[in-house]
Amino acid sequence: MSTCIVSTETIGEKLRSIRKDKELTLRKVASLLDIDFAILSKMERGERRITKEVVLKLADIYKYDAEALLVLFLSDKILFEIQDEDLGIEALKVAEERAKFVKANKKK
Amino acid sequence: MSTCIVSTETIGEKLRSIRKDKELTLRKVASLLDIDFAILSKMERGERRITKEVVLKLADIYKYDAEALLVLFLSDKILFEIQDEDLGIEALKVAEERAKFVKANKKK
DNA sequence: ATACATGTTGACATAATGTGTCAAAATTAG
DNA sequence: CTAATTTTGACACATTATGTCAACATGTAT
Repeated sequence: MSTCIVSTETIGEKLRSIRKDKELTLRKVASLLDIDFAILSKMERGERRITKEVVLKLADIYKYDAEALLVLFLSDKILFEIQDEDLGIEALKVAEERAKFVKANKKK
Repeated sequence: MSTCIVSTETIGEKLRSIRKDKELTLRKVASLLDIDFAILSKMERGERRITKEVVLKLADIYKYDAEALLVLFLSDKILFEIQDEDLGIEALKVAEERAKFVKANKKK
């Protein structure tokens, strides 16, 4: 059996597992974020949308790689858009080409 | 100068150019779609969200490759999610790996 | 120029969705 | 058991999306 490179975790699940590792409670972290702990609970379980700002604050609170969390956060949003579309992967490739094109042509 | 493979057109712009090629009016196409022509106008210009259903109906009306339009439609939505994020392209790659993983592991 | 077809824009009411707050119920740990 | 933690749902409110419509602008032909 090989180690799985691709994470099957959503950003919410990832944030939860990090919080557990740090042995922090929802109440504690939520208070640091200045939000209701019920909302954080729902964010971790994918019932409420997570914002970029929350991800960055949690990266800071948990002392965790912010870029890695942001990439997971963004890929979550991307995957949500293609859901179970048969053409999802092809659309991802086209999107990547278009993104590269935009990046290469944008002025500083 | 080389031909550009990557389309810089949005799905709306593409649908408009197809309609122009077919020499159809907003009013005519909108009536076939059973929607107000003002909405179709806004969809073509990116002011209103386009649904998958509308894309498929237009592919039928225009006798245009539905898959190609769907891929453009989906890539539009994907690009909207990553907007001008620095980590956008990396997130796209991660999303693609995750999508492939899901596809490979899903039961029939 | 008028007359007519086409396309754009904004206002408006309504529908749908998202958000914060809270409390009760459920779960877990000691 | 008690206590801490988490989950769930209800609710009011805000934000956003949607359909309808009319006014305005543009273009074309005669």
